Amino acid sequence: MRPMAERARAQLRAEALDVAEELVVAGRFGMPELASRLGVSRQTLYNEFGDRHGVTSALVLRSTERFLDGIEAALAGERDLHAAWVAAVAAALHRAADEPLLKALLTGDSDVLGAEPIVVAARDRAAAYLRRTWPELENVDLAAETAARLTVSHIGLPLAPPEVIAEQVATVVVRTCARR
Amino acid sequence: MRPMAERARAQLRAEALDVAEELVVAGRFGMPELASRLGVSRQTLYNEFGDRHGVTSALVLRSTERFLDGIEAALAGERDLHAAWVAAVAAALHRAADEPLLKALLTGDSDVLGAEPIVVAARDRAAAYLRRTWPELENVDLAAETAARLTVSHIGLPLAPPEVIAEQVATVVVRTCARR
DNA sequence: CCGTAGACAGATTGCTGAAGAGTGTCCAGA
DNA sequence: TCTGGACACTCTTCAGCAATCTGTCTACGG
Repeated sequence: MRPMAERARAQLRAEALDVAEELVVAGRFGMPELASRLGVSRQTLYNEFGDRHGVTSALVLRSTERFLDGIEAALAGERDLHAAWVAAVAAALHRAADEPLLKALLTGDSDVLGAEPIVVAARDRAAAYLRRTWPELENVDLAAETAARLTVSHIGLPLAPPEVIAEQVATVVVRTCARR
Repeated sequence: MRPMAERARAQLRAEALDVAEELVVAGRFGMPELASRLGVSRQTLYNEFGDRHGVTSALVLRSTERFLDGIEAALAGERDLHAAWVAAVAAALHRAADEPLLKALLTGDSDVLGAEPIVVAARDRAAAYLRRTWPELENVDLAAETAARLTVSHIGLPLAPPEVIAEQVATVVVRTCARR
């Protein structure tokens, strides 16, 4: 396949997922609607994504990757372990508040997928980052999973402002993995 | 009101909630059905509970109180702080697995109520118990809320056997509140 | 080769009206 | 004090039907 065609394909995929996200959030997602909004034929979508589920799963995949990238960037943006977790949790809370699709995934208000893949992926990426950046820590896997679960819990059931939540989760996580 | 009548009332309430729980779990809850299964008139139920919502909320209240009583008993049954939390979390996991109504409440698969009242009540009772029994601990409220949220998270999304989960949650909670 | 338009059967969804059941309240009677 | 029955109202259920959507195929055009 020639570079130009490939670039066009990637561009189409990206634009398709953008529009698909709008439609899913609006509750109007469908292949005919998506095709007409993109100005392409329905058949082109089937060629690119296989079927309807191919579109939705690609959309979920992209959303979770962006979500986790944002969290890892926040984690990496601070030198202090506690500050890093405050930033990461705050980033997660704000992103979940901004993106309805993400919040639906994390709280289970969706027919697409459950929260499990995101929690597992977040745990694994956070644990890998911790091991890479602070090798002297202990209980790294437990701390990472705790961070993921507590954050998701606070997204679904917020009892305090995001800054307070971030501070609390960071405290728990740091005390879990800090050597004493 | 005479003692006998009062005892009869309490007995009716208890039996009504027993049957109501069966019916809710079976998805067949209704006032006519409940009355006929109890052998009383519909009117008696309305006199006792006010309305349909009065029955369901009384049922939820009883379930959560039993649930929290069981957890607090498990907490109080061990001398070591870590062992106490292992026992408490394990008790919560097993109870949630056994009682469909409870699990539906905690995972949000219910039209009755959300998990918020249970989480808040569990947090408050656990915090009070900790303060009473181990006055030297720090971060007591944070530790109690963490225990509640992590346990609920593991009920809705179990990734390990109950014993492992209980051990992990206990480790996090103890490290959160243990003075170093 | 690649995308489009159109057609197609089968499945899914939305609607609508009728029937039934449930809710909450009242009252007469045991 | 509880019961049985009656009541108006709402809510769910269900069948049938129309519309739409899905996934695939084919013919056409740059």
